[in-house]
Amino acid sequence: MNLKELASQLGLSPTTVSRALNGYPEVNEATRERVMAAAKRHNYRPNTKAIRLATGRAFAVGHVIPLATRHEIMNPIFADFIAGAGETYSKNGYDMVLSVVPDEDETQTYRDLKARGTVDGMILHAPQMDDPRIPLLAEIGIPFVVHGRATGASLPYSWVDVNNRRAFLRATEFLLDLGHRRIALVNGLENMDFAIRRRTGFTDALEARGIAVDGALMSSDEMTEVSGYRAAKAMLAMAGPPTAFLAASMISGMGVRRAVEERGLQIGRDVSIIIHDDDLSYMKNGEDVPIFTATRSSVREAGRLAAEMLLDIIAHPDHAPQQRLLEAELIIGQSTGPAPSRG
Amino acid sequence: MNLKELASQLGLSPTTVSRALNGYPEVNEATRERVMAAAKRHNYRPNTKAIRLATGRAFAVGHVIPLATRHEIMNPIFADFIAGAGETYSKNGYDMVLSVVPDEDETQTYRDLKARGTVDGMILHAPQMDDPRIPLLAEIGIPFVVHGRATGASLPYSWVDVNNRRAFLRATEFLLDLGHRRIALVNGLENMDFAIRRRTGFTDALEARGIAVDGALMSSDEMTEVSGYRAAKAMLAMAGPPTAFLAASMISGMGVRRAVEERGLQIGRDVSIIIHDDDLSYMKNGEDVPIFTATRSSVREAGRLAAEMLLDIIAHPDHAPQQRLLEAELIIGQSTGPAPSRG
DNA sequence: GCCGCTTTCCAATGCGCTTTGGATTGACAG
DNA sequence: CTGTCAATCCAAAGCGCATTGGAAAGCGGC
Repeated sequence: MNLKELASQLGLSPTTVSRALNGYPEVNEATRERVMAAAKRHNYRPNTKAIRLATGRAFAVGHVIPLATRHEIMNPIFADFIAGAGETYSKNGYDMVLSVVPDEDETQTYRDLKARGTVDGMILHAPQMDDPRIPLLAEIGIPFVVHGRATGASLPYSWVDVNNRRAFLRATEFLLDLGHRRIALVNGLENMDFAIRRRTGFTDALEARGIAVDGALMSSDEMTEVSGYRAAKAMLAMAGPPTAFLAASMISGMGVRRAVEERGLQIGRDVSIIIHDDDLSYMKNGEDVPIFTATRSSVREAGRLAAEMLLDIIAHPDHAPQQRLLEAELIIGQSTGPAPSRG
Repeated sequence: MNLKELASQLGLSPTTVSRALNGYPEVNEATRERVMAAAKRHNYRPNTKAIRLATGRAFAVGHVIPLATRHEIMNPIFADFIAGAGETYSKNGYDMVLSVVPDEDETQTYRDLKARGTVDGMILHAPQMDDPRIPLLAEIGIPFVVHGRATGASLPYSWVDVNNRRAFLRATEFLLDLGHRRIALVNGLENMDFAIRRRTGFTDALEARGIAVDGALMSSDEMTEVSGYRAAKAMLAMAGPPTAFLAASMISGMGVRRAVEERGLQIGRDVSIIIHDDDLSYMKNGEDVPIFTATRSSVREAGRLAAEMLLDIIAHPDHAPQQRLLEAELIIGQSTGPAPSRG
């Protein structure tokens, strides 16, 4: 059943039917209702391909996921972000198209997506410092929103981000207030912009209290369980081991916990842990009482906001770039406590 | 730059240019090369929307992700499956469109996707027993592949699945061989088909050795860390606590571990744990030596295979449904050991 | 009864490609 | 020299819709 058939069934022209269905004013209300009813009765759905060609719009948004080198991106955080964004898209009649491509094809994929007109806009994931993709997308001339920010970008662009610096600054201050002095940072990969900001928050807090930053107490790696475990294990074996850890995610935090427990230490008493909690749906940080003390910010909500922002930019390409900085909340769980008294 | 422009630049008709680019034989090789060169020079990319309308094909595959009630699906397993499938799609010039919709809209989404011609085929996720979506998709008349199987489905359909029953049967036998007699199953939600099969494997193994199945040693819940923790904690508090656990995933296994360690018991000595390991990229089960003894099967690989199968079905809609049963390997890690001698 | 205006509808065109059904040319055999 | 056939190319139609530029009908005012 297509427009033409439906029109002839109704004894109307395709034009009128199209207008009736799309809410244009130049059609009698009685006619509109008749058309609506017939459309429902015949279960008519306009053909996506035709609409797209006729309007020139794709009604679709692209997310490019590079494989291989930066394979960390296909991670749980990404999944929840996608869920949030996807929610917004389907609510607005947009499709979400995911492109999983080898790292080295990423640039070409952005260009193709634009040249072939497959999408109306894109979300940029996991920005790095001086990320070349931002000028690329600007040059290509397609609406886009960055999930995160990229230090060093010269031209303005739209983004949704968590205040990572402040989150880690506050978490560090919290540990300092509890008397901890040897605090370790188990960070994500520091080519990622968010990781850089977190480290800055961490070191700023230390320096503000006149505590020297110890490079041996800072690690940077992918946010996997094993990485967290390995980093924490090495630090705990040091001469002056840390009494507290700041971990970049729930998952690396679990690795840290494993290392701590393996050493026979008790979390919240011998060693404190604060994680950053992305509030993942299947990786809840406990129930009533959080397992980990954490800086929390829902990545799913970030996905929703980024998608809304993108759709708005697509609708109003002339508007100035938009920004949205989300503050993480600091929630107290069972994994922190006063620093153990020395000796 | 579109076909017509390119053609006029070359002094050829759009027909010939189209044929040259698409490898049709009725064009002189010299001409073809000239066209190819010009296309490359002008960075020509055929417009997706036009191709789709003209050919009637969408060159796209749909994945529907229901929200809310069955929100467990937006889980890490899903992310890796998507990564595997997406790899296959982009290798074959297909788009992957994800529809994140409220639970109650799922049926309508499948119908719409077909009626509007948005996709050429679909992947069905997380099948349940007697899953109504299988007859639905068959009725709708769109190629589809199920990730998993659905006990009770009457008509034949295409699927890719892991031999969950055998995996859990072998894992259980392994524990029995180590002398364990009180073995607990921390299963996924048992409306999911895979969870049913795993339980069957578990109970079959016990019964084959004449060991009574104890309902108190079987739990079924979402595969989250907290669920695993809660289930294990309750069981360990029982009069005759289990000496071994079978956990449905890496994540619920970590919850079990937390419960065990919290009780002051040592994993691999006091309590053994076997998990099912989906071989997730960011949730590796250790490095050289696995943390957990596990039944392992890469869900990413399953995604690749399912996508390949679907593209094959789209290309040959007349072929009979295809099936692919993957065997999980049993890998030995540090989380299992002989049953502790009694009292 | 005519004019101008609004309301309601429609015919025709176009989106950028694929594909069908020729047309044209040259080579070759008879 | 003519007819046949293969090799090349092209014009035109069509995919299913949106959209432009009217046309027809209805209305009130004079």
